[in-house]
Order: sequence, then structure tokens, then C-alpha cells
Amino acid sequence: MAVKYASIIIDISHESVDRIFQYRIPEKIFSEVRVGTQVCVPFGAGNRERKGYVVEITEKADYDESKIKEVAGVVEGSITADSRLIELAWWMKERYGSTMNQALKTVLPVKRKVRARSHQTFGFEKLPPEGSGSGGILPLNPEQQQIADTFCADYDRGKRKPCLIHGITGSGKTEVYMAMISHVLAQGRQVIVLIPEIALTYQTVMRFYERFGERICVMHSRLSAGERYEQFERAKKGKTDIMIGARSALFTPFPDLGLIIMDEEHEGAYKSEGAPRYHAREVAEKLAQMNDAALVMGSATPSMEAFSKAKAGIYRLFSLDKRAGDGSSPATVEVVDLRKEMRDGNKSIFSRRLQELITGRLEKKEQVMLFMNRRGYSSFVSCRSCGKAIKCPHCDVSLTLHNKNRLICHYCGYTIPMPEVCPSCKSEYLAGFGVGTQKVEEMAVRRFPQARILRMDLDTTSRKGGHETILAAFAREEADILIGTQMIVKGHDFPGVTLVGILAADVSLYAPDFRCVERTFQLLVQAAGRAGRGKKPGIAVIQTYLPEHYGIQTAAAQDYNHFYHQEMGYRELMNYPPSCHLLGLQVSGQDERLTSHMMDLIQASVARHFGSCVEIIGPVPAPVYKVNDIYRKILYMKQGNYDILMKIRKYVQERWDETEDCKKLAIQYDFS
DNA sequence: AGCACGCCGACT
DNA sequence: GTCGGCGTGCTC
Repeated sequence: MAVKYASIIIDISHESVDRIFQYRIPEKIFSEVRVGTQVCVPFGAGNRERKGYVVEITEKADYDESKIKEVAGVVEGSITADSRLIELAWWMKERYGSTMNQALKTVLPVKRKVRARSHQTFGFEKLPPEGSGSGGILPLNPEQQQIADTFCADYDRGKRKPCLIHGITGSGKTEVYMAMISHVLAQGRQVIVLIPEIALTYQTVMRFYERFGERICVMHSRLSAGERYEQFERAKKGKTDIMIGARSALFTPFPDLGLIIMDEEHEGAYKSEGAPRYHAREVAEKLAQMNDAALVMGSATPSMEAFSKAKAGIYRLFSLDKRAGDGSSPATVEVVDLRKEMRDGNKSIFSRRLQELITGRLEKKEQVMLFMNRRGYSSFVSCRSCGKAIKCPHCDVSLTLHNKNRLICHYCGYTIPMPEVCPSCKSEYLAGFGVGTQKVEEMAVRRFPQARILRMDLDTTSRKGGHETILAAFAREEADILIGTQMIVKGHDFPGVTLVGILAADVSLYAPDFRCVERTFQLLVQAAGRAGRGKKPGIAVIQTYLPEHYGIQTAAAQDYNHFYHQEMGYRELMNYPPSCHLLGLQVSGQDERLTSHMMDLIQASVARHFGSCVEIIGPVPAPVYKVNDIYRKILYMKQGNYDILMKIRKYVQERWDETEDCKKLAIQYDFS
């Protein structure tokens, strides 16, 4: 049998040994050594015995073979939290095609000394010093209770199939989660609660804190690497029972993880953009299975992936279709045809119906939210004489006009003052086209001079605390109208809001991405869900040029099931996920010709070896071909069987590593 | 982290 | 001559 080597990380917390060492595995313990197992190895000049974790097993050594020592033995009964995380990293590396190092870095906290800093950066100074630990329990309504009871009974019988709760906005999913969490905590196991970063606000955390007191720990993006590490250490030592945070909270090293909650399951933020490009839903599923833990996902607009799994019986499906508690009812939704407005001579961005409704709310001192899915003033500036739009010199996109005097690239940040004359033909007839939040604000100020108006988008929130300040001011009813991008739609409840206007519902409907209708539908439903959260009934107005589009129609009817069937039909017809699997292989580099050439070679090679079993599309330029002077091309491969796509990825990677030109280029895989 | 090796001062 | 100070650097 071939000689095998184990890559090991030495279990001592110090940066200088925070890397991989290789040892030979003696033949007689082959069967006991796997990724994640803890072993004893002779280490250093004194050959002192140290403990370490096996991180990878290979048949080739990357180190001088004469200097490689042997694994001394396996540490018995040592499946620790770290073992499982290393096993998870291995799985992620295999599934998403990253290096083991990249996978380990995402899964294991950076071993770094904690810099003493002001303790919590989340405004937790305001929290009561002692968590009551039992405050804030709301009684569940029969619908909620039934879900909680079913879950608990199944859990106790060891039935741990993942669950999906499809619950409309305001149906009280959080209360159900809390009941489930209590049940699992009572058995001495721990819980991870995943929330998309944008929803990780003071209010959300506060609700959990009121219920569970000090047993909860919060992980958010503003923590330093050291603080993160410290929190994970606390979890490992059993000082915390609940970790609440964005997707990286998945990697909390709890000794006995019993439940993972994943709120707003459909959110794009659950997909990692770096390597490995993992999806938190898939990793959560794997992690739950490894720990014999339960996984509960929830959303008002589940992703196509999750809902199709629920339909297929892979997930257990629960529904909550009434608003809980206060007796408020879902908003009435009206669709306004902007083509008709145009025909009738209304060129304003506000339809007559929306203007009428806004005026009514202002008179009644009720609040309004206006949603525009594009920031800036105009989305691009072009010359009416020569017809050319002003583009970013580094990216393949038009520059966006901000504050009427500055052009900014939304991809790389390149910025110039608004030119006086056209850069190509020197004419003076430059004009902005397309409406952004800034222009909406200006129009609203002009149309409703009596109203107090706030705007919230990346430009107004980039200053620290901007987010919280604006939301808090609006919640205190210090403004009548809140104008903003996606960020105003997600998470927050304003009881004073009785009208939501979606100014241009179509903006995202024709994006070059097979998920664009799904995303539009989710956004529209979530936006409509913001209206009428208080005692008074709410109205949502959807302005569109495509009132007959199924994405708009189903969103207006708040009919998820109808949307799902329509969209699934499209996905099946086009062989798009979830009816099929899709591997996107992206090659990028500064040298446009080399990038193209390499992509063609890969395409030819894949076609030769796998052409008979996969559908190959492309190579095509990425939706934005050039960003930051880097050219990007993508090859798509469709196959119903995931394993075949993984095989192709491996095949490409092996050949890639042997190519000289790979130094000047980058390759990236994206599975869905 | 731990343990070597290393290149200078004061000791049996 | 050689014992030991801890400064620097490596550990498969």
C-alpha cells in the first residue's frame, strides 16, 4: 500500500506555529486516522509529544521526506468541536472547490491575542446589567404552538429532518424559534441563530436578550479578529449557550450543538463571496447532520432551493399565514401601470394614485416609506448630442451621478466631478437619465414641501451609526417620509407606516441573472410587508411598466405558492437551479487576451472530456465584464447530478495548477 | 509555546 | 578553558 501523510495543525495557540506540518502515518493506524482526528506527534528538536488535528491526508509529501517524522498515535475519544469543524472545512473544500487553507481559515477563528478595547461595540452598554432570563415570553397562538409542539416531539424522538417555516411578515416566526430554542437548551445543548447582517440590529438582539439573558452571545462584523476569537473560546468553554450572528456564527465551536436557526433563509447575504464560496444553508445542513442537531429555516418568501426541497419532502414544511398578536392584517396591494401614467401626460416619478395616497397620509399624520432600488441622483449621464454615456475607465459600467455634481463608479469607487461638457464631443448637452434615491428625495421635497423627509442609502449610512440614527429618528416619528434602497425594506417595523410606495418595481426584473425575478418578488413582498404593522390598515403601491409580469402579479397578490409554481416552470424549462445544478467557472485577469485564451482552452478541454454529459454555455463575459481593470469571463455548465459537476471542477483545477499562465490569472468556481 | 543554537562575560 | 546569560529562529 502507498505511504500516506497526514497534514496536521499543532494544537498550541501561537501564531508562529499556526500552519500545517506533515507526518507519515504508520500503516497499523491507517484505519483510525481521518480528517478531524486528534493525534499525538513528536514536535520540535526535543521531539516533545504534542497534540494536533489531522487536517488533510495525502499520498505525496510537500516537504523533504527525510525530515518527516511519524505520527505517534491517535488520541482516543477525542471528537471535539474542533474535530468537527475541521471535518466541516474538508467538506467545504470538496464541495466548493477552495484550498484546504482557505476552508480552514473560514472555519477556525484566527488565533490572535485579543486587543483590549472598549468591550462591546454594539451599544450593549445600554443593556440591563442583569438579564432576567425569563422576561418577554409571549404566549403562542394555536398556529405557532402547533409548530413548536411538533418540532419538540420530533426532536425528542430523534427525528432531526431540516424544517422550513413559511410564515408571512408579522406572523411571529421569532416566537416559534424561541420556543424551540428553550426546548433544546433545556436538554443542555447549544444553539446557533443565523440572521442576515442587515437584520442584526439592536432591536432583534434585544428580543433574544430579554428572553434568554446572559446565555446569549452576539457575533457581528464590527468585532475585531481577536474579539471574535475570544467569543468562540467562551463558547468552547461552555460559557455561552446561544450564538446569534451572521453566517460566520455557524462556526461557533459549541461542545454539543443541538439546533441551528436560520432566519430570512432566502437572503443573498447567506452566500459567501470569498473562497470558499459557500452557502450558509448548505453548510448549516451539513453541520446539523454532523452534530445530530436540528435545522430550522424561516422566511416569508423562501428561496426556490429551500421550497423545492420542502416540496420534495427533504425538508419538513410548516406554514404561518396569519399575522400574530395585534390583530393587524396584511397590507392591501395596488399595482399602478406607469405606461398609462405616461400616456395620460404624467411624467413625474410619482403616479397620480401614489400622490393622492401620500397627501392623505400626510394629512392624517401617518408615515410613508418610498422604496427605490438605486442610489445616487441619476443612474447614468449621457450626451444628447453624440449619445455616449460617461463610463468608468476601469470598469465596464456607466458612472452614477451623485449630488448633481459628482460621478461615482459603484463598482470600484472611481470618482470625478461632473464635467461641464461631453468628454467625447465637447457639447454642453449632458443629461442624467434614470432615477436614484437622491432624485426621489429632491422630487418629494418639491412635491410635498410640508413633509419632513429622510433618506437612507449607502451614501447616508456610511458614516458610523448612520443606519441606527436614521431608523431611530423615523421610528420616533420625527419624519413623515422615509426614502431608501433595499435597506429600508429589511427587518424594521414602524407601526406608524401605513403606506409603502415601490417606485420602480421593474429595475431588477431584467437583470442578467436567472434569479432576478425571484429577487424582485422577494423584495416586493417584503416591501409590502412594511405597511400596516400597527393598528391602522396599510396600503402598498407597486409602480411598474410591466403590470402583467408574473413576478409583479404574484407579489401584488401576496401569493407565494403561485409565484413558486410559475417560477419553477421557468427554471425547469431553462434547466436552471433548483431543477438542475449549475457550475459557473470564472477566469479573470488583467490581460484580456490571455484571459480569453485560457477560457477557450478550458472550454475545449471540458467539452472534449465531459461534452456528452453536461450542457456547456459560453464562455461569456461576466455581467460586468471589466471591474477594476480586471477582465472576467464565465463558463456555465448544467447537470442534474452535482457529483459530475464536482468531478469537472477537480479536473479543471488539476490542469490549471500545471499551467504556467495560471500565475497571472485567477479562477473561481460558483456552484448552485 | 518550547527548545535549540549562538556568541559574550565571570567562574571553579 | 567552560559554564551559563537569554537574543534569535525553527519546529514536518
